[in-house]
Amino acid sequence: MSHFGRSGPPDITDTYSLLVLNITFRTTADDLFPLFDKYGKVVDIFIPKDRRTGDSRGFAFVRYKYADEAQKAVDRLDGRVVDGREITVQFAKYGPNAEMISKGRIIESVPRSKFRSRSRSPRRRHQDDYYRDRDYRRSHRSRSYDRYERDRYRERSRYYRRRSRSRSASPGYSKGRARRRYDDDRQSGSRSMSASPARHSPSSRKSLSPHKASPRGESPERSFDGRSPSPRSVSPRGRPADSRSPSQNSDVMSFAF
DNA sequence: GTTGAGCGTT
Repeated sequence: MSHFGRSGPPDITDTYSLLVLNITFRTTADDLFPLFDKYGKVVDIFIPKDRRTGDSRGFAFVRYKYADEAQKAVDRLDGRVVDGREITVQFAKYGPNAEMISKGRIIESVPRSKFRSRSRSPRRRHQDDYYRDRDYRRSHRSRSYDRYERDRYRERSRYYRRRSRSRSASPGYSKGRARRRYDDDRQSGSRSMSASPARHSPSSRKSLSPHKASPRGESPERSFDGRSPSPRSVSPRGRPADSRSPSQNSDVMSFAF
């Protein structure tokens, strides 16, 4: 039986959920079943997948029938290397519906009398909305899934073998790129002044004028309006710091208005 | 260019 999670959540009333973290992105429930079933009666295995791509998200939920077996599985499988990755097995802390969970066991199925004053629960947030929100927020791997998604199953051992280099990359600076923001900001500001849009406006302005019925024609206006939060607070002292070149400034102003 | 903190579906 390897149809876990295919028929939705089964009877989770008397099951003990285990959270398996740090599994590979290609590890499926079928791969985890033999491992976990050796230590007890596995009722169900569920691996959350992305709605967009359908790939696993790197963790799984294993439900045991008895607590002692689940505990044993946690003790035995926690830290075990599966598919080259050290997995982390622990008791689930939250239920599928955010129920109270103690040691992986669901105590009650969302009792209405709780400490939370959820008066009528007016939050009718659909799954689609919350899904894309949390998925897109957490999974930053949506940067280039478009093209690599289809080719991710291609042969890659050769590439890795070729890439074997003793030169370790420079960690620390790989992810730190915020320091460039200041420079960019300054550059951008300077460019705004020197390179006034009036120089290149003749063409762009002309192209905007004739197409009045364009549905997206009101984008520039709104975008510009949104960029200036408060025009009055720009110069608290009465003398705007941006007043450097009256001619260029006036040009920009005329463009803005 | 091959990701990696985390808590779940019919």
